[in-house]
Amino acid sequence: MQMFGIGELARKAGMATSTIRYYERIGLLPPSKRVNTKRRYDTSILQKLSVIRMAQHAGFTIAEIQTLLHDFPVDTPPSERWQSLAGKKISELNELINRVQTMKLLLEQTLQCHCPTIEDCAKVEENMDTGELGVKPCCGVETISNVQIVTEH
Amino acid sequence: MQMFGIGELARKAGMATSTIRYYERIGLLPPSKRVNTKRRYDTSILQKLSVIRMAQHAGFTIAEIQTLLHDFPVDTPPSERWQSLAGKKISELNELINRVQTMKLLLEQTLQCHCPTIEDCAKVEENMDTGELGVKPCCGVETISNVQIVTEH
DNA sequence: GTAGAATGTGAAGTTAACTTCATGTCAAGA
DNA sequence: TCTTGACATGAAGTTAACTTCACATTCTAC
Repeated sequence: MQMFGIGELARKAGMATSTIRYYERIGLLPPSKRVNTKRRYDTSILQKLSVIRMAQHAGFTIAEIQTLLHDFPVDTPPSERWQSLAGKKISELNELINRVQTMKLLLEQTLQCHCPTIEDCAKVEENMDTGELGVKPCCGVETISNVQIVTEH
Repeated sequence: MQMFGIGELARKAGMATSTIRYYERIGLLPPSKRVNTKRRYDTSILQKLSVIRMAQHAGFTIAEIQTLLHDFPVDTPPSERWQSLAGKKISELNELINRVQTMKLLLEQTLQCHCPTIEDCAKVEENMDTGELGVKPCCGVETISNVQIVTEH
């Protein structure tokens, strides 16, 4: 099996060696194989780092990623603990998507209007009960709404 | 016009007074009116804080929000500077949405499979050229793909 | 064998976005 | 008058996720 050191891994994964050591120290990565004190990795580590990076980009904290990786279901079917965890995460991601969509609408609208300030322009509405945000059209711009996220199976 | 102090604003906006003072100190909010050294606000400040909060939830840093608010177009049509700024932000938001969608797929898949680890399970692919991520199905789960984001006008 | 690159460790430093603290002013109510 | 509560300021503290530093080893090439 092809093995390589921390320097090459860092290059392959596009991150600093210090980050990899840090991940190992906090237990996000398992203790690596050692050859005479030096860390040695095989390609499977890259998969792991990809998952970590993707989760981070999606807004997960390191602590959350720890939990997700640690509590991964080893039994069949997935434990209830994992199910509720993943379920909660999924709905958090849905909320995030909504917020980002709203922000996008706001920005797109400002590109088409002539209002004096951003607050006047994209009329931001906040439902104080639910905390939800909405954007109303302004200054003659035709209505932009009905955002749909379609996930086909 | 109805005015109120920092305490009431904090309650209305659902944030700490220290946060509001902090925003003012760093110039994210303009210096407020003062009555005998005490800060006084009218309701327009709430709109401002909503925009800030929404932008933050969408993943903007305070520094970016500064720029967005500060460089808002005062001329007609929107200045090129603002256009390129908003355009860049919009595509960043699109990338973010894609990453979040990918993470969602990964989580949804794990709820249906029996793989021993998350890396084995949702086969994460990373296109090393573009840096894009994808999730392949595994262990007999029917293909989940074709994510579309449709924004209707 | 020796210089230079790569790696190891523990501790301290960094950045963002706040929060907490110590201390002080001031107006209103008992 | 005294006390309480809201507000003010500048400085220092906090948390997450790393990075940098100082210094010791080790591997590689010439």
